[in-house]
Amino acid sequence: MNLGKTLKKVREAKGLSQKELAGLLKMAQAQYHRIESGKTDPSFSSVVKIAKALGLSFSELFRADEIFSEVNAYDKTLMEKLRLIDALDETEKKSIYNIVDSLIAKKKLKDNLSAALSTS
Amino acid sequence: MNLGKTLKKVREAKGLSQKELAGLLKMAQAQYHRIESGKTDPSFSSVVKIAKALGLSFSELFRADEIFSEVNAYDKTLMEKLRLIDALDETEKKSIYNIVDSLIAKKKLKDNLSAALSTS
DNA sequence: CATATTAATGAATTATAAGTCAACAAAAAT
DNA sequence: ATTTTTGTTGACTTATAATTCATTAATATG
Repeated sequence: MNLGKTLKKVREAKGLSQKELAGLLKMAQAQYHRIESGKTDPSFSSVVKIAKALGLSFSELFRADEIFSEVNAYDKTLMEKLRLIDALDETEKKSIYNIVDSLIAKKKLKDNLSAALSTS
Repeated sequence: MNLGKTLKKVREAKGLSQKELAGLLKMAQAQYHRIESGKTDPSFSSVVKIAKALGLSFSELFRADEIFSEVNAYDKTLMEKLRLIDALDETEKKSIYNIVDSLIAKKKLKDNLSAALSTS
């Protein structure tokens, strides 16, 4: 479990550059790089801030490795597309999210139904 | 619940004095006190060491620390969305791909246009 | 290939965590 | 009540994280 590698994986999965993430954190890009590359021993609060900016809770951050081993099997092209989605306008992003959300809701409903049917 | 209070609870539950724990950590007792009382922002490695000395994994140590606010789908990270999309049916995945593709194409067109306009 | 973006590194400075030693307060034990 | 342990704080030093600014290396992108 390497902090830097984990951070890098999550950051890249979100399609953020070091500069962008450091901007969100109000941290110097150079310093973020040093943390990610393990050249420095960051403060506790720095790690907490980074985790938050990446949308992870602290313990999630340290489970991220496992999560990623699942995800690694995923389609790379979808990954690329998601990077591009992030570059879209807010309204367009929201549209996509809404579509995804409703599809997911639909799937859940379907799963619940078939589960209910199989137990009867 | 903050880091210091968590540490204190666990330490006392184990019947360790600050001096004893600091000894295990090879850390100055005064410094351990500053961490426990929140007077300092410890290094990441310090917290890791303390967690280990207390016999806790990271997620155990910080689960209580985290605020589990229920996030809506829109706030979820792209990574999480990626996992959810992958769980959909093939036809639904394809639909999303198509929508994303057209939005991206539209965005590229727009960007190229505005770039062309600004340079003229 | 040329250019732009991103990542990596250096040097110099500032901010602050951590170590050391000491003194004192609070609490517990005898 | 006195002693002993534990916790809290202060002053000072040392180590190092973090900032800033600049430069170069490496990677994408057209």
